[in-house]
Amino acid sequence: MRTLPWSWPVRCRYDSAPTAAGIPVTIALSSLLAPSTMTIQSPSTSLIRFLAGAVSEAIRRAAEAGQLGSLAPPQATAIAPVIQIPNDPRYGDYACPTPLGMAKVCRMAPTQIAQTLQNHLDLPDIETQVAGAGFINFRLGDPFLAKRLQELLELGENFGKTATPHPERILLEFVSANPTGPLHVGHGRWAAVGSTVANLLRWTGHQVEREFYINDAGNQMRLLGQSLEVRVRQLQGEDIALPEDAYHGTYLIEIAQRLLEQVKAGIRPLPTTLEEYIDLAYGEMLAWQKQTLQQLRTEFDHWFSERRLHTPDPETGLSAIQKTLQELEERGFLYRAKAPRGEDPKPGAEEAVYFKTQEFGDDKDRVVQKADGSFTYLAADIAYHRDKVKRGYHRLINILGSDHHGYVGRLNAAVGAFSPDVKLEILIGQFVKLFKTDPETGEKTEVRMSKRTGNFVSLNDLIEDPEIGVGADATRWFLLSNSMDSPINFDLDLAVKQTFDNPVVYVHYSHARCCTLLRRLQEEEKVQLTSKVALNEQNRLPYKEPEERTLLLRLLALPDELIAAAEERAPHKIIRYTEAIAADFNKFYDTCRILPLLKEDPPLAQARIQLVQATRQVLFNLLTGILGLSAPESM
RNA sequence: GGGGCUGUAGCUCAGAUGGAUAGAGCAAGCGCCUCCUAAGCGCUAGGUCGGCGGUUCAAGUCCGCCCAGUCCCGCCA
Repeated sequence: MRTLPWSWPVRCRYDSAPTAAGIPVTIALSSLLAPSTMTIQSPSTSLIRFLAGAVSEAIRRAAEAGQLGSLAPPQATAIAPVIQIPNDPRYGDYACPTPLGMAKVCRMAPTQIAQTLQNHLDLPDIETQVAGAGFINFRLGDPFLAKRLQELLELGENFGKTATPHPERILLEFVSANPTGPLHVGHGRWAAVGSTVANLLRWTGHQVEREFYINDAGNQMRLLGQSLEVRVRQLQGEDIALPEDAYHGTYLIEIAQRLLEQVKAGIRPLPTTLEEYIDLAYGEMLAWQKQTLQQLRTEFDHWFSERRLHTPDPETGLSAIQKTLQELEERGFLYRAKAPRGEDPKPGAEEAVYFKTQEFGDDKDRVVQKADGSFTYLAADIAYHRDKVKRGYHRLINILGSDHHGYVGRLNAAVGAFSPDVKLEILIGQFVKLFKTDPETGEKTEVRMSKRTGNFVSLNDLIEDPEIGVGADATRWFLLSNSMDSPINFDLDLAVKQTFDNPVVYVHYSHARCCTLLRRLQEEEKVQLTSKVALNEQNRLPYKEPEERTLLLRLLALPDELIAAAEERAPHKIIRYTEAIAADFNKFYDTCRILPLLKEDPPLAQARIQLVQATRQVLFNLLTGILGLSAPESM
């Protein structure tokens, strides 16, 4: 095989050191879920990059030979060929429609361009064909496929990892809830999506750190502390009502009960100040959220406390927020007024300090310091993003719920004011609704998730409540299964089903099927598994059925599937891909027997065993390395 | 009033950045176990891609207008 531009050896260090300790799963999670240090030494072959590179090269050569009409060689290098998998297998394994698009610049017929490019293609072991209106179709030959399969088996848990020509240092912030109560299922979506996007970016050669911003300053924390204090006094027999805007959840009663027990046992004294109540409740809530996230197999490299932004630096006496505003002032981004620029002040309005967020695309300027001198929430947010910028990332990614889409302009300003180079990317996702079939009417009804009412299914309930019985695997799966732009209707009945209606079960079953079969082959039939892929005398893979090749091609697409999902920040594509593998595998399994062939046709048996090995490996890598699910070895 | 997102098979949703005959899973109907896990596989049926117009060789995909659903539009946190 020729040396190709993307096969350069790239070393990527990951300096995060998360652990998956304490996760109560029976199946050990792979160490590749969150590697502390990962070096991509031998990247997996991306078939799409491989073919695109070959077409690029052909375009360059053809242009230099003056065979592409009015297309000049310098323009030719700018063309990025599109490679896709055709929906009809008659059109080959991969196809390139780029000649169609080149017709205008070349002033040539698309078929003629395709023909010309085909003549310049240098692809041993790959059949090419010009077809249709100007497509180039590729059919991968067996010697090529055999090499790829062997590479898959040899790379094992590393198959799928690729290097990127432009590795970035990325900070990914997600969940970032107030530590005032249990996480809800919406938080669970961002946890699942965020952790998966982080995995995808790492597997495609980037350096990623995951961060949780703890909103632990301000009025909500005060309310939380007050609520706990009221609960404690209620338990002590005092007739006192919870204020209207307090936290009504029963979880605070449980904490109050535990506290009183500990006080009674002499383990700790009763808090005497509101601050002590706040800190106590805060600590409990944060620990609870951390535990829930860990159970959902979502780890963070940094927990960033908002309080840090409010505390004064001992040297300067200024808090990070104050320093931030000072810096904005120096750069001319602040002004003092009774209304934002372009608006008339409301009657009785007092002067406040505004930040010129409009310069960065916001619809109006925003207040950072109120008339009474206190800071707005935005001020802390700006200070936070200034901190991120100063930490030296190339790119900041924030995952937010759709209710926050109005913050995009503000956040762009918060980053843009401090650095024109750091890229801020805000991913907005739609919400999750829970549905349950009413046992009486048989109709699906929404389970409300309001904190006010007692009728509340938290993320925690979903993961570990045996009565609800969904668990972390199904929760992650369903929270990942839709595009971020699409809301999720989480079907609680479906998620607990142990039948194939439930795609998680289907995928788990497929992996277990591979494992069981391989175990049996090794233990009972004494078969030695090998990653050496053999061709027969005709230089062909000894396959007999179409299902074999279909499955192999599907498995070899892993690097490209990961690249596409990572670039689009679209974990749901991986869900789709995983389902497709399971379907292809079960079709293969049904048609292609192995045990009867061990004596009858050893080469074919061997080839099929390797397909099972490869399927197991790819499913394992996807489940444990990307999606953060378990991979059961038997069911 | 302004903005974000959505509208594709009876239901839940994909659709790889504009390409060849629009897909999957459920649900419905019919078949396949003396055979490695039938928790499986195959076949059938199901569509005005919300509507109208535009851009071009080509539109579910891009642009404009309209209709419907949903979320947002504080010196709150």
